[in-house]
Amino acid sequence: MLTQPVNYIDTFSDFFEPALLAEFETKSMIMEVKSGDVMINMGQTIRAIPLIVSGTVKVSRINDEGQELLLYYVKSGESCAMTFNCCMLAQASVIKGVAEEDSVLLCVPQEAMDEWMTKYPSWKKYVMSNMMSRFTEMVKCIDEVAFKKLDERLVKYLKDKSAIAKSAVLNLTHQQIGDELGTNRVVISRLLKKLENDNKLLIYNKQIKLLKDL
DNA sequence: ACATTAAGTGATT
DNA sequence: AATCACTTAATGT
Repeated sequence: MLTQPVNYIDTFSDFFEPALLAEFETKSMIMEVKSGDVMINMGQTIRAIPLIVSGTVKVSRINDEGQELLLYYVKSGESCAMTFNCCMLAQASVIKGVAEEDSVLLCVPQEAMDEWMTKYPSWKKYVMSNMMSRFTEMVKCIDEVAFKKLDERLVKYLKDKSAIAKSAVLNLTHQQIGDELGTNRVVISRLLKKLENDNKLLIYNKQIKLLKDL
């Protein structure tokens, strides 16, 4: 089954106490996957949790239009945070996991990981920090989606202002705009500069003139 | 001429 | 995208 002996101890000895490493011997199972292998699909449930010994697994989500959205990669030494929940609570997976490259996994059955949760502090810590890092990553991602499209917000803001003032010329400083859009003056200056280069508007002192093709 | 405020820039996180 | 540090331009007294 295995083409070569796999030493998963090296990958995880930094994380786990010896007693737990010993338990891996009897309770877990080594599994090899080839690049492109679908490990779990949306809607599926899983009864063992894979720890990545080597290789990479791509975790993604398929949206309504059938397009794939990459969420994150799970690399050597890590495990998928979603799978912890999915497996532990025996719920349907909301993600799809595909081997990005030929990978080796250490599969821990759900009962074992449940038991280890209270038995081994190192295991609990491992699970928690895995979830923690993924969670913060997600929060950052939300941040970007929600706030990063400042250029579009700026254009809309300028149009609105123009409509209200019934004028293509706005008497605003970059600082004022930044304050209203909840951002930095420097950022506004740079975005405006970009718009000016695209012939969308003209920048004067404390004054901006919107051009027709904004 | 000098001080103050607005805007531009590069580097860093 | 935000922050910092610094420069340059514009404006007011």
